[in-house]
Amino acid sequence: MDLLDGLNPAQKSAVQVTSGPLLILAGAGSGKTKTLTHRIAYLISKKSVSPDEILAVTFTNKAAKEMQSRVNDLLGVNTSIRNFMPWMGTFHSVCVKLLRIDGDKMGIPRNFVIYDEDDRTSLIKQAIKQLSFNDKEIKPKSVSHVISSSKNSMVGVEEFSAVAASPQQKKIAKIYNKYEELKKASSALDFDDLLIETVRLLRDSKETRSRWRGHFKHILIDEYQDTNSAQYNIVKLLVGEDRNICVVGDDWQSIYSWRGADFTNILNFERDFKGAHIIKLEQNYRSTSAILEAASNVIAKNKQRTDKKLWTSSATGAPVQVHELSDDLEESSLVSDRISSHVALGARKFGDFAVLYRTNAQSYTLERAFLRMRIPYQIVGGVRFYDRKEIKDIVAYLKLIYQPNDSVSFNRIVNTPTRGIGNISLEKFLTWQVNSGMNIVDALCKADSIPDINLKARQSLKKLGVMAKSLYSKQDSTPPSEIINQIIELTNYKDYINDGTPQFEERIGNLEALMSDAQNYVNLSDFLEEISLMSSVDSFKDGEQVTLMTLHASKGLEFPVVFIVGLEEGILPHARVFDSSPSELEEERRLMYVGMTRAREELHITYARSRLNFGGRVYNPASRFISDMGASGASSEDSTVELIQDFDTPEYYNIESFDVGDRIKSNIFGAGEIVDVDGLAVTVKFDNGKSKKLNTEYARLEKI
DNA sequence: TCATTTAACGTTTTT
DNA sequence: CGTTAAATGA
Repeated sequence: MDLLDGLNPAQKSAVQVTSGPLLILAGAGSGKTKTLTHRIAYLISKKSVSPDEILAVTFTNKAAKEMQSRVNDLLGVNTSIRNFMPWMGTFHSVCVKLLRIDGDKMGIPRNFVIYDEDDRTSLIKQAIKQLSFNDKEIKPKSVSHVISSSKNSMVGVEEFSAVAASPQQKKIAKIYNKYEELKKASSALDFDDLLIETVRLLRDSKETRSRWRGHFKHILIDEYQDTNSAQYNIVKLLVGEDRNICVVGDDWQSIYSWRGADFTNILNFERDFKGAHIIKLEQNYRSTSAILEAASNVIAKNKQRTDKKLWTSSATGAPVQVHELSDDLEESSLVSDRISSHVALGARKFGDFAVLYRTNAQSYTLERAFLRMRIPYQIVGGVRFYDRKEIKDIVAYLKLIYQPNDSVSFNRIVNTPTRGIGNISLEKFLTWQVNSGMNIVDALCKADSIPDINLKARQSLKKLGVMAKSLYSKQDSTPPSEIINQIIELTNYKDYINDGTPQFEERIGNLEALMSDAQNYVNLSDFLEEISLMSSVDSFKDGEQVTLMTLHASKGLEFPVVFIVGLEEGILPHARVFDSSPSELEEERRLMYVGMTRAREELHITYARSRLNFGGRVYNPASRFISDMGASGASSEDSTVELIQDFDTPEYYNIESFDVGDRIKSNIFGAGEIVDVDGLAVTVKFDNGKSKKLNTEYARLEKI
């Protein structure tokens, strides 16, 4: 098979220029992934580059997997031959691999654990407590944010402390320092550490640097516009003398500056790598010209951008439809009505549709409408699978088994399920453990010899330790799924979560899903790495269901029909950018652009005059992006954008009135009886004995 | 001293 | 609405 077949001239040269630095400026839908996969296959089969010598960095793990299988298809190679594989993954996952191999040179133990956002905030809380600062004045979340952004711009503790001027900043510097100490004691690295420790490793260890530089003959970076300072440094450190570096990106689609991404990295590529080839991919193969034109009109309003002319040879297609609704409920009805009628007509499958929104909270109303209409859907992101409580609990056990020093995981599970260990006993144990010099698990095993702790607490601690220790020693001979099973059995975890609500079934289901997921891994290390670095889009499945996700999560995907909802000032663009720099407004506009260019055939935009936001009703004007699209009044004459006012259902939702004594049913809590009514609030005594005060406006209660 | 009940608070986007 | 921190009872 000729690897250049089916490529346009620009794509062909992007494949064939195989030596020296190369910058590919790829517009939305211009066949970027195709070009990259062909390039990799070309390097392997035509230039005899060994797959192992190729490093390809993608933005998500899913993109990496997809790229892997497409390369395999092109080469006709069996996917199961694991050694015959380029290095593919996100910056984070590649860094984990490098650090597991060479991290010991920087004093990082081979079995370090990875702390996520939650782990980090709870460790910061501990740090604040230990420094006895007033945890009311200093919010752990905001400290976490400060630490993360300084790490992303390569500012370490020392530097941060040196620069800290205000009393507030000095406090944060102390917390930062303490946090680093505690994290080190737990043998853990947070997300940002994965990057900056790799930079340190490559910068400080000459031997390591030259070894990896020699190893990677070709480096490819996708979504280069979204690299941050640390990632940029890694790239510069890894590029060898041949300078075979190929980066792909589109500054118009840069939507992660709040995470430290800096799209000037891509604008400066020529300066960084002198003599670089530049190839522009400007033909769009994805969208109809109506969609592309509307999207181009939106992005044209941005001042800070490179000039590009994206074009397509596809037909005009249906105009972009802009729907005005009276409120968020009608917005959801419109979306679900459209979807279900198109499917009923046989024109589309559920899997053809995506609904995109600015904030995760917006999925709520949509979800309810979909449930009502029996539309199968999947939510990408939001409350991620691995963020659920029961899953995080079990994973915390796994982490503690893998890394017996992991204090955050220990704190999470020490009394989960409740085993009679309170705060006081815990404090006493921890001070004893620190003094003993033992790791947490070893100390637990000796807990029965600690004076002045309750007998009951002492026994429980020891029992937990013995369990962790025995699983620790079995971790190499026992598959991860079996370890999970034993944790659940030994701790009676199922009894703990059985609270008699219908949600119990769902939780059990989640645990089973976790176990079956674990069956794909042979050892604990791989499994933990995978779930720590799993991103929201990684769990995205193409299938027979509508996809709901944030605009951010939609990057890189495409759908025949796309709905973008909540096009209101304050939502998109988000209210937070109003009182900050104009560049943030431009990023909101790029976000809109990314969303619009996901659509292949139909694009629907909706906005509501009023919306129920947490607590009260808000009235937002239509987003400025709607007029930016080139909507010329309410005309169906315009071939690009069509404005439609959908007020077909002027019905106001009748709030059912409840009386004391009514029997009701809640999807969440099951059946019960109303014992008190206070305006919109009702108190319900549920059949499982628990009572709850609910707002009838939100809680979907049904009379029975 | 622990476990359960009640009050307060919160929403931008995420590797 | 959900989660998490204080407050109360056993």
